[in-house]
Amino acid sequence: MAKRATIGDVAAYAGVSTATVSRVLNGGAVAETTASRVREAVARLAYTPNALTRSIFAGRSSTIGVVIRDLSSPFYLDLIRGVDEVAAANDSLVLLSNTFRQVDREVAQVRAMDEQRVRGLIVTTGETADSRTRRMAESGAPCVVVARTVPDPPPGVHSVSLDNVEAGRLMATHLAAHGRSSVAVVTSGRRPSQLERTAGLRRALADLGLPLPEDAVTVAESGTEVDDAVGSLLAGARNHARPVDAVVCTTGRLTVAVHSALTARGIAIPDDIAFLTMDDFSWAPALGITVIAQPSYEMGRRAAELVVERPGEPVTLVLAPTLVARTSCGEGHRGGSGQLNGLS
Amino acid sequence: MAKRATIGDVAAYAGVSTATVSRVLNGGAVAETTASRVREAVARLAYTPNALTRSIFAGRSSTIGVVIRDLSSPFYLDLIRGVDEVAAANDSLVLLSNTFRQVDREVAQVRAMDEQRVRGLIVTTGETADSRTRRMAESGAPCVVVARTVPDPPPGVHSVSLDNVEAGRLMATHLAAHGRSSVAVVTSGRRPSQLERTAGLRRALADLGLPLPEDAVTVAESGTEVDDAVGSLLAGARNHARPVDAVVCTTGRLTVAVHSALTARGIAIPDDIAFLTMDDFSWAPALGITVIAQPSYEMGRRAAELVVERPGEPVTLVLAPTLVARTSCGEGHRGGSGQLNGLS
DNA sequence: CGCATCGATGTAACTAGTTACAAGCTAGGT
DNA sequence: ACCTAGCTTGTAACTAGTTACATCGATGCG
Repeated sequence: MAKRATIGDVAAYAGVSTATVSRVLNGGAVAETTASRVREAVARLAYTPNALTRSIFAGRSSTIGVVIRDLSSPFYLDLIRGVDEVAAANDSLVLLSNTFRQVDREVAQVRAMDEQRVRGLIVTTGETADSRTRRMAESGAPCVVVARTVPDPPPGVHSVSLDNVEAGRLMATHLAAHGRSSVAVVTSGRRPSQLERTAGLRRALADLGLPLPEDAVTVAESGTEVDDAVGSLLAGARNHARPVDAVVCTTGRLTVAVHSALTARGIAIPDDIAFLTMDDFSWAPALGITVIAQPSYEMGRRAAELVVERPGEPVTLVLAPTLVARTSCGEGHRGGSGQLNGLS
Repeated sequence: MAKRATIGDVAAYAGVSTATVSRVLNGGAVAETTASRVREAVARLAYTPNALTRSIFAGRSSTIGVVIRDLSSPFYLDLIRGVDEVAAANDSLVLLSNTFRQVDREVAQVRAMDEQRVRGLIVTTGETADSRTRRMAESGAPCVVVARTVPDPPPGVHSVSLDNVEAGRLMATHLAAHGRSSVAVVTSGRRPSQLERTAGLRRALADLGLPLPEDAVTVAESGTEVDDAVGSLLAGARNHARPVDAVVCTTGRLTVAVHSALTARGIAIPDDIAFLTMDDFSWAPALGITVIAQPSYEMGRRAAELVVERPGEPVTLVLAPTLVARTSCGEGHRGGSGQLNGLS
């Protein structure tokens, strides 16, 4: 295990001081003959400067921390791509960690990011870690909360999220336009984004004279729970003599499961029941599934840009969802074909 | 922007030396009265130790570097999940970067990882960066190459890959068992893994008395090129009076595109043409698509374990692919139903 | 009662760099 | 020929920690 060359080794080899080597590497005033001797030494010793030492002197590392709740979701893949792209353009690397949806790990991972003195932090976590992110922001590392708005953000704490109420409204409008009146919802728990989407859908439906009763909304935390949820949704509707003609799924994570639960029951989409879900995905065009798309890649970019640009005032970005109309709610929407751009 | 408390501030607040604070934090012999005073100071000043400084003293950081060629592929998402899980279990974080399939960025990013003094490196890159990974391995940072075998690995350089020839063989056997004799292939370029899969398929097909002529293999680098590729495949076969009865796709990245190209031409799967592709995905069961699955999550875990366990001799892991039989090559495979486990 | 021992703590050197300041040397102007 | 200005370079202090070694005081034992 060969020892690694340090700046001192390079200096000794070239017969200069470490200061001169540092100047050659970072562009100070050095005579060309000396500089070439130093470069020769760098090459000969395969010297690679230690970025950690650089960072400690600079007070901050050049990495951007990203703490993700659930790395298995494609939404976050796109988000990370967006972050990575901005990071790469700013000579930063991405320090990634997953919390496996466990709150205690959220706190631990955010702390770890703090210890690593990340240049900024992008989190998709709950409020538990908020006190630390506030402190990090105070000490100069901007924190961006994704997919949640922060109540009363201090300087340095930003948020990038989706207009979930608007997502619900888009759903309601689209379903009503296709003559659906009895909507059932599969949602995923108590996260604010989920709640807002259901609330937005309910309100917009009410505005159109369509009710969304409590028992037309079921919660499923995981894919395995979905089949029961869909079953009880359909059964409940039968009891009310109110046959469901549309099923909405409020999270992309459960799209496959809900779709399968429907088709496994021999239900034809859209003839028997319309299907509408969140988050666009690569197979959606082939399957003709209409979705409310989140600009997840853009959310990642925006979040990273907030880290890099460090605006003085807290920024709260709320991005607009987009309805991508395909055939799962029936043909013939009166609006234009294909993608309806809803950026506000 | 409040200055951050250092170990010196804590020491001053508690009225002790920095050595004592360090001992309290890292478990040295300290009197309980002193220790509690120090802990009080740590809490009061919200002191968070600087992991960078720790790392520079230790000679190495605790992060595991991961350099990915194409972050948009779900294969890599699962890989990263596996890496992250092992990292989390070993108090490490994952330093991630994407090369956007550009060779010059590969070199740059591996260098950046080296500068960050990562504890070990997992790369899915080509040979260009090999000289650097060798040097990193020499200086104590194990490097694991994923999805490619390294010709003559020095100590500290490992590889985790798929048995691509076996993948080709599984394809051939399955197709032949379903009475297919005229196979066409869509593949993705000159990477060794792609070449091996096609070669394995061709050889196994030949063993079964079935030829795979050169012009039955087309290359498509991106999804947009796929439709032309499929078109020329089908046209070429017509010229030879040899109608294609099976289409194989050697990369999961192009599955959607190939599938769409087929169905867009009104081709019925499997009645007109059988369809077989690489990499399992969440919609495959719903669509009945038979796939050769890679254990991508396990590959990530194994790679990370090699980094953590740092075996003395170079390890070359070749994992077995698994055929997941569904309906896209026709029903009634004689082997057991569902998943055929092919771990060797 | 004196010396040895032990636990607790501080001092200072060390990690690998960056940079302010000082000093040396050369060259140009007078 | 001398003084000054400017370029080049080295010295040493600084970043935020860790740790080997020295020291100090308090017991314990003969």
